[in-house]
Amino acid sequence: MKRRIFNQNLRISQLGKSGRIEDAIKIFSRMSQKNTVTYNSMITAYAKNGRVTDARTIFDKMPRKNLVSWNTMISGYLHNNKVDEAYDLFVKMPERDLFSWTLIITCYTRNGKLEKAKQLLDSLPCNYKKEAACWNAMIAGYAKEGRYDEAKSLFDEMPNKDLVSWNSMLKGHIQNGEMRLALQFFDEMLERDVVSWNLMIDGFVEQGDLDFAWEYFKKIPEPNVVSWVTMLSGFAKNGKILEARKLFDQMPTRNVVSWNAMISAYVQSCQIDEASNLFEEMPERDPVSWTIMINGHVRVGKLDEARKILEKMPYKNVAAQTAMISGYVQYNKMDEARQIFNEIDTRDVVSWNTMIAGYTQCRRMDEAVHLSRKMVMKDTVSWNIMITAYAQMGRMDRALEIFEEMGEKNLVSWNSLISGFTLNGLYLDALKWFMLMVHDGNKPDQSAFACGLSSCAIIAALQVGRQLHHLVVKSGFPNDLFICNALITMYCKCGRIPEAELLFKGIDHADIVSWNSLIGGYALNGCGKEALQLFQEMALEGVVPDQVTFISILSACSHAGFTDQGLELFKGMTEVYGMELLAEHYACVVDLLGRVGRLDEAFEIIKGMKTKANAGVWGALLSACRTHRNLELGKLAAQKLLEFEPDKTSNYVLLSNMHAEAGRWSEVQEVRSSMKDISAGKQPGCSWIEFRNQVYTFLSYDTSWPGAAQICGTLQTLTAQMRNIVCLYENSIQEF
DNA sequence: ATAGGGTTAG
Repeated sequence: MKRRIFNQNLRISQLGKSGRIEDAIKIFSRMSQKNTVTYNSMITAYAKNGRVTDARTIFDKMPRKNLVSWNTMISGYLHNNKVDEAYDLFVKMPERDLFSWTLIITCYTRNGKLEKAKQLLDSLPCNYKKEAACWNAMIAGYAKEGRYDEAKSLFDEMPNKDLVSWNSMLKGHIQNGEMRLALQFFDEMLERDVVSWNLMIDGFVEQGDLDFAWEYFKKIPEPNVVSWVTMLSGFAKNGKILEARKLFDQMPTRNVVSWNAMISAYVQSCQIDEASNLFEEMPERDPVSWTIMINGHVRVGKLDEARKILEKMPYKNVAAQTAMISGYVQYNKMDEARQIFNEIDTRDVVSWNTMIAGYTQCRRMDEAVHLSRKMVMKDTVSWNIMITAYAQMGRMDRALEIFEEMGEKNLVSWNSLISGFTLNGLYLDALKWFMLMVHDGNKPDQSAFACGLSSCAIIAALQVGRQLHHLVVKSGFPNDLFICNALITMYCKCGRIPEAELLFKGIDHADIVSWNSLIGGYALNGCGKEALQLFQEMALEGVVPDQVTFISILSACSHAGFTDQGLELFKGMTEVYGMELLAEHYACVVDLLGRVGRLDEAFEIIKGMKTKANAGVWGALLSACRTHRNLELGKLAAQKLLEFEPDKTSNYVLLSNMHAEAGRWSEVQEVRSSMKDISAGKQPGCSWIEFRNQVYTFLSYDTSWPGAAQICGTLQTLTAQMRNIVCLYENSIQEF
């Protein structure tokens, strides 16, 4: 009987470990006789499958708890990131051993609560003070947060170092990207084991130093499976699939992880057939194997195949189902994604986040918000997703609320907020929060700088732009092409061509965006000659212009009055470059011809368009007609333009002014009244103010108010004052 | 059966 219970206990543990929780439950509930170990095993099985509340139910119901039961339950909380629950048990438990202490300290270090962890370490009972385990957990915690000095002083202070201590310190160096220090430390280590060597290989792989990784791999006295797999995946990450396969074939022993690593290598290089072959061949599969295969098929766009694999998977887990969800999300199939999401029995943070981010990407905001409200345990990623969602809905008020209420923020949180402001045209806010981010001790990355600089460009905030330029240099990004291009655009938009030119000259390998930025800058600032010259230089360098280049160069010609060169280039687009013409290109040419009064030619070009005309094309013709007083063509252009933009009052104003200039007052009246019809039907945007409990509404061009002249006068004064405030605000931003 | 350092997945 005892033998039987022992075997069944073992079986529960195995099933729990391999994700087959339902089978474990079956055995557990069928057992007529259970001992304490049975309950303990079941607690672990539940906890390992994310069902920590079920684990707790077992813990509460079990007849006799021993010390291991308490520790096991705490361990369950540890692996499910439930610190408070773990600590509650730790306090309540009748006696504690070294395991209990190590577990609770690890709980806090894994969640970044290092001060509390240190407190616990300091209150360690004397008999455990000399043991290494708790110290090691603490050192690993410091290392993970990049607090290297504290890790080091603990390491020096601890009474009995063991191999794990040395390896924890070594890992600290490696996690900080300090391979030089790691090398030195590694050389000084009194003893090393295979883990030490594996850490070094991993560090080199992370840095992209494959040669060093390989050199160290060859030097390992007794490499184990982990060493082989680390090296294999190092090759895979750097696209060296053949070398990876060679290692796989040479490995003396292979386990599931080795197979998974090799399959993943093929998936990373999109060789799905090779991956499938290995998947069929492998002796045993675990949930990871299935997940890799699902992801692999998603990567090559075979969603149905991926789904078939998921259906065939014997014991589905959250990761596999989430891989499928993210596949559906990538192809905008939200309903299918939702179906999978609904089938998950224990949803974790990642699955919720994937689903909510999916709704956000597909612009199904109501569903995103709804689902987010239902989510209980949100992490930083969850909050970041919601900041983006609200920003896309134009609700920066909500986005900001979330940002201020959320606990721990990361760089993505800041970037989401800042790009939200930019997206919604709140450029000053974007810059203000950029500076607050820096002030808060964060290092802005590429995308933060891109947002900040484009905000500066749009509002032509040269001084803040320069400030950002300094920060770029200080942050170690002076040679980043992406940022350089953003800087060039910023300087151009602020009218500082020399600075832009200087930056452009400093670039090692300019890409098409760099060339386009400067050519566009020349165009914007009316430097037609320079634009054409740069365009020629670009051709000499062998850089092929793209559609954006032509928009810039055509508009440069237009602004500078280089009509014939412009026409020549326009012809060349199809004849020389075989390029597809966009409506924007036509708009440029219409503008080019229109400016010099060649209205009929412009009209002919529009009539011969292969792509559909847009508002830009007709708008260009209309304003040319106004300049050159061609009322007939102008009327036609206006009519077409209003088909595209029936709500835009400025178009009506333009047309009515044309009539007025020609002295055709009845037509002026006609346009005005059609404008009124449109406005009446469209519910024009009205403004309102509240004054002494009374709401007053008013429309633009509304002069029916008593004292309208006085109101307008006051308004002008206010506008001037606001301009001053904006200037002051800009200055204050710089003071950070 | 439970802890501290190294490999494959969402």
